[in-house]
Amino acid sequence: MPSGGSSKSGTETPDGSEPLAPGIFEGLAGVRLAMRRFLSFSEAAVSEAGVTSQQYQALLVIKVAPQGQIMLRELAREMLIQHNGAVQLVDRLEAAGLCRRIPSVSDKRSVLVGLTEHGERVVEVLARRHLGAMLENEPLLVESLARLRRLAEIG
Amino acid sequence: MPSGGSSKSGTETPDGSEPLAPGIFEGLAGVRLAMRRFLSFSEAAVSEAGVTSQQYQALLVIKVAPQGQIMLRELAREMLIQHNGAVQLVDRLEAAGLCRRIPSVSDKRSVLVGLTEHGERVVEVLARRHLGAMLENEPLLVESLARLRRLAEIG
DNA sequence: TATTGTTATACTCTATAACTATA
DNA sequence: TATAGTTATAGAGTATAACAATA
Repeated sequence: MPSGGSSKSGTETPDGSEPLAPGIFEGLAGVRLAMRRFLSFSEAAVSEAGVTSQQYQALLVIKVAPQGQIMLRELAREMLIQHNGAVQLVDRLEAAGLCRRIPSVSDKRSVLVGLTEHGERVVEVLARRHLGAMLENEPLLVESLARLRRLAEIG
Repeated sequence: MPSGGSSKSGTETPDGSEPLAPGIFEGLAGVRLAMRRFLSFSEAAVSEAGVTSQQYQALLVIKVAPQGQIMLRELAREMLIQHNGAVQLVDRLEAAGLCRRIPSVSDKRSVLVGLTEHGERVVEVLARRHLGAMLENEPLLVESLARLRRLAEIG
């Protein structure tokens, strides 16, 4: 009976499958909120430093790259964004004096991206600030994930 | 000597404080990446359903609100965004037929936001899809947070 | 006067498509 | 032809500021 006649609660589902366990919506919303909280302190911290969250993430990726330099294409891959978006991101970082494009000598198509001294200073300061705040907010996120898992197992 | 003369590693810090523990940058980058991964499946799932991540989050918040209705101001508060942004978000949700503005009778300034039937269907389907994917990706995120904590404790 | 919601404006981020230069 | 990068355009999200209506 795909129309949900055996539904235990009063809520019918669109495709006739069993309704979600009670509390699942709350659990999912809780995880999203925890993640937003987790990221919101970051947004505040980075904006004080005059950069955005994505720019900070890019600075981190460049910082930990093998020689402190990364190909634009790989930067996009590591940040899970399209390469076009990475171009514009690097445009903004360069305009802010945080990074520098370095033409590759081995492959003239490629462009390496490295941090300027200013970029190095900014990522250092932000990393320091983020470390404490991340450790502070981490338990809330982990707990909300664990709660969702428990809810799912009950259902 | 505030210029960092007692620095143990070769890396000087901007303010002369002790350098960060080795691996901290990698740990921070790892957490950001894990979180991006965690959210990227969500972006794919919601875009299939014709909505964005923020819109899905808003649907969840409305869904779990006391009577399935929430004041615009409170929606903004729960999503950790400005009230102006919430107005525009609800504009888009309403244009997509996912939610509905309901003028409050008790306070004529207020506007309640509730889901349409279409919105109910969408949030139900998306919640179902997210549940499995979240539980699948959760260990990676938790592990990267734990690794960062270990790194911080060493430093 | 304070609060709720709205409008206007601007910037960032992201995606898609079309383009150039090099391999 | 395939790849790396760029440019152009568009929509979503967010912030700030100014505004109207109600409390």
